[in-house]
Amino acid sequence: MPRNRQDQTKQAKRDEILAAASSLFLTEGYDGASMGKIAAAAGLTPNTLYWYFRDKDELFVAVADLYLARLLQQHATVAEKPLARQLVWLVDSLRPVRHLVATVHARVARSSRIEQWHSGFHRQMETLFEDQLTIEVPEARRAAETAVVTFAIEGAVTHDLDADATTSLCHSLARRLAAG
Amino acid sequence: MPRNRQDQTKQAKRDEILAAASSLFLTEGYDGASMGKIAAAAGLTPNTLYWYFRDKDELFVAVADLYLARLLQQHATVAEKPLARQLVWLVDSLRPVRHLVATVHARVARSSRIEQWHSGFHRQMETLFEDQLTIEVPEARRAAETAVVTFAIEGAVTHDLDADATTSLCHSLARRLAAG
DNA sequence: ACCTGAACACCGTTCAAGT
DNA sequence: ACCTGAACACCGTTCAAGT
Repeated sequence: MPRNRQDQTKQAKRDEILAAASSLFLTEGYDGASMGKIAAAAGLTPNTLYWYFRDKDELFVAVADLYLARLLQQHATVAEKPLARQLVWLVDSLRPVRHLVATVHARVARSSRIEQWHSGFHRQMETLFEDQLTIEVPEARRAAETAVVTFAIEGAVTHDLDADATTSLCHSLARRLAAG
Repeated sequence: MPRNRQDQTKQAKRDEILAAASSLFLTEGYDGASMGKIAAAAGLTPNTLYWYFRDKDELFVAVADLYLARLLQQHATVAEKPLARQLVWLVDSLRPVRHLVATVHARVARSSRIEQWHSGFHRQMETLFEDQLTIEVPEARRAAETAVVTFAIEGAVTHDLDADATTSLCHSLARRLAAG
């Protein structure tokens, strides 16, 4: 049953598709979440998705953007806590979207759309960590230090560490940033 | 022109397929390297690949195994150098196979074959780094420390850092392992 | 403006059939 | 034992056609 015959705004229908895509990308991954499944979950035919999104990667990026915005917004609630706690929070927040993280890395070479999103994401993370660097860390090392933190966080998210290993890793990273 | 009519051993033909697959996986990635392309590069029809390999993931793992064996073997040539140098060497060695690394992470949830290979790979890396830990590092932290190194290396490989950033990151990691 | 049915060029994989 | 042709159930995507 098609719905959008003016009883829904375009944005509302778009959000419905986004919700369907979001849930399927998380549970089934990029390959598992076919355009057919996503369309069905939104009560549409596959080809109709192309009215709202240029291609699958654009749909994927829209979903990723949604989570990134939510993440940065929620970060405010922990921004004042010690760095180690923030990192644990970050890992816990990203763990549910680990399929998205893996997909970004797998497709970054094939889709310029995803490539763009990816570098934006890393810029966000770097500024987030740079702000917390102790002043003593020499300029030349900053990039390397923040890179280590970002990569380690990504690793912790995509490789399932248990809770103990995660906190241990986060404290180790925080110690490093504080010590320089 | 089909070839294997007893003028080639099964192993030889298998190696030919592996060579074709290897080159295509590196240049085109997992998705780009279709069974059709791989078969064509080996002078076969796609379905014939299934005589030698159970499915695409088994073929992929065979390729990954090849590179891992080569890596561990060549590591002997740098095993005596300082840790930072070893890490730079490791990143440089893995960079050409970055597509493989990304694929492993993207498919680890969907293929048990790859999942198995992946945990084997990390076991290898961990023992490799643990051997180089200073004795002072407390038992409880070891797992976290080696995890940080592994993840940071993986990150450096899959996110293109320039040469300066790479050496800087590797020295930072080495400093960490030595300092505890 | 929004949505569909039908089609296109691909996938990975299976299987009966050939040598 | 090795290899193929033909088929199957899918993909993502395009496009002319409907309302």
